[in-house]
Amino acid sequence: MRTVFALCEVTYSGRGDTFLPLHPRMILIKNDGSVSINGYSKVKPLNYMGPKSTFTEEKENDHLIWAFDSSKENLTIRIHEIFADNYFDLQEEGPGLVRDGTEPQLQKWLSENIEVIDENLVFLEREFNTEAGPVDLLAKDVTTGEFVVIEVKRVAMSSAVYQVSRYLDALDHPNKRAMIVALDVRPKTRVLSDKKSIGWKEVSFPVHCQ
Amino acid sequence: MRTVFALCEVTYSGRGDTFLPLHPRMILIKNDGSVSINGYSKVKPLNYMGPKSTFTEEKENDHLIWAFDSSKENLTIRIHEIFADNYFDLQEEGPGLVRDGTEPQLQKWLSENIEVIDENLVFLEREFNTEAGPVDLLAKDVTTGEFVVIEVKRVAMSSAVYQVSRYLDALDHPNKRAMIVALDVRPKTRVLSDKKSIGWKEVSFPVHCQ
DNA sequence: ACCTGTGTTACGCGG
DNA sequence: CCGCGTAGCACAGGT
Repeated sequence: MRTVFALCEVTYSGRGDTFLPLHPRMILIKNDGSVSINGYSKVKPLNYMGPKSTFTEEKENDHLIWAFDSSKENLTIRIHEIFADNYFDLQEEGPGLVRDGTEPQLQKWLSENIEVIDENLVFLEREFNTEAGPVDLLAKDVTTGEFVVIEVKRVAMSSAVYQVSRYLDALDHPNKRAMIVALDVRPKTRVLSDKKSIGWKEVSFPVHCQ
Repeated sequence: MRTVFALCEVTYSGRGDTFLPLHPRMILIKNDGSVSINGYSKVKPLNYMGPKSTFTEEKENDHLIWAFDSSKENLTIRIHEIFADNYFDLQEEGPGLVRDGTEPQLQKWLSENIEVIDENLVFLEREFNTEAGPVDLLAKDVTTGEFVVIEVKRVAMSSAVYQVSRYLDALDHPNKRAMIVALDVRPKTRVLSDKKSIGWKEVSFPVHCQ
């Protein structure tokens, strides 16, 4: 991995066209050939290019031209001055990020503990397929006999209401209702759910569940 | 800006919980306090934290603990060994990225050249407000008298169909139709549009339009 | 502070 | 290889 602090300007052409004016920036080149140009602030790089590119260095007058080309995209860095240039070999890919509290985990846990949503529910199926797409959880209300379509989210926003409504419509049965279950149901989403007669429930994710 | 090559492990807790096992990584700390932990490959950092955090350094046994804390999130880096530690001052924010071929530009251009969508259309309004949100372009079909709700996208995916459907429903007029106009309308989106009687059209972005 | 929408989204997964 | 949906999306803009 190489980190270069340099006074440079950058042009990109591909999915769009961009230009980054001349200014000191930090260029990060990884071992897979991916590049990113970082500015003074923010997590995201200002400019970047994915891993499938070929690198060529040229000299034009008194500045360097670094070109990263792939079949569909092209990133060019015009370097006026290099302030620092450091290389360190990370050797190998290394173990990746371990995530916890993801939507699939929450979905699995809820399928096994569906009573936390509503004690009258019995679990039927996960990822139940409909015309409108797969329903996260399909359950049955034992007191009313209704099929219950459940959309699971970490954070539920308005779009979840429309999504679960489509699933409910796609379910060809007269006795049915829909619910949103999430760690966080946004205020506006609650209002919209109520308006559309979609149930909603916030649950806590179990600590250190597998 | 500071770049640190180190053998470290990282834990994050906030919007989710993650753990990054012990391995050599590159830590990037910017002037606004944002941090990212970069691996051997890929553009995106493995772990990161936004600009609003406070940094504290502690020593635990024989390794350093770097903590980045904000009100809702917490990133902790356990450093076992530092291989390299470089600092360079980029001084100031600098001019940002200049984009071309963005959705707002496309929208503006289409409003002035609406005949490229359909020669029977006349442009009425941009960002026309409805209950469901602002319609990108509102036009009128002079042959049928219909109001035409147009959703402009660079790349149109299925969600655009639902989005424009909501706008169409929100438009309180009997004579109306909806369309998706994009540089790239995805295959599945075409099928869904046809099914829902939403029109769609691919347009080419004009070269070097202002 | 909350919500809405965009992005050269990037990335992984499935066909 | 392409198409699709997700994300600790990040970030900008509006209310």
